[in-house]
Amino acid sequence: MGDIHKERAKVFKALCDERRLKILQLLQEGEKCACVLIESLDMPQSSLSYHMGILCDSGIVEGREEGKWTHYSISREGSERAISILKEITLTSETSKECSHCSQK
Amino acid sequence: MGDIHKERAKVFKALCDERRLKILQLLQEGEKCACVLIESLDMPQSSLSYHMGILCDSGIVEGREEGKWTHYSISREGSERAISILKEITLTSETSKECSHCSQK
DNA sequence: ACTATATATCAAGAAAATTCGATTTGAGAA
DNA sequence: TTCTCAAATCGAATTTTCTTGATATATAGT
Repeated sequence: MGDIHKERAKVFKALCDERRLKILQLLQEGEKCACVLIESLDMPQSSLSYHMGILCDSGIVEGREEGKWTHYSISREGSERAISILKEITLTSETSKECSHCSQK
Repeated sequence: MGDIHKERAKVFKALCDERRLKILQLLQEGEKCACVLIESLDMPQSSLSYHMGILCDSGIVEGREEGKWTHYSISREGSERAISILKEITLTSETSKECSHCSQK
């Protein structure tokens, strides 16, 4: 029931943090490994790992493991899913009637 | 500088809470006054007011005051702004190269 | 095996967000 | 003005999220 909302909220939780938006900005240039992100952002390794976990869980970012490195990139699929969720939740019925409770007196 | 991210994060903060998504769902049917939302959601008045403040600040919802009532509705403009921000931050350059740091060796 | 490096996880404290009763503000109506 | 009702604000407790050093896991090289 409210699970659909919990599930959707997760996507936006990933996007509601300044640091994570900065990470996304870096990933827009292309795939990047954690070590590069740590340097660019001047952030402790454990912090980055925490945020990458949230971004990956949301589906917006995906990690590609290669030996001991993990390369992160923006997932097209995840991004499109986020966009369609946002469209869904803000879509209003074309016949948007007024509030019928208070309109009369 | 990082203010652009703070500003953008605000939009998604509005969307990352289950209760606020439920409110949006109700507003999709059309404009509603606070009293109707309180009943539908079984939520104390102060809580609703808190969440409406966040939704309105984000621009996604707008309030129309009429006497002592406030009628809330989803803002088309605000929604479209949110969608274009989301598209912007997830857009990747078509030449998405690999990470150049770890790829050698 | 041992060493070095990359990343994830833990744990405890700090900071931010949420909850909700109580109070205040403000707009009608009497 | 006084009363009533709608909504915002306050305040304090609770919950969630974030931060970061320390530790664990895992991979590659020697």
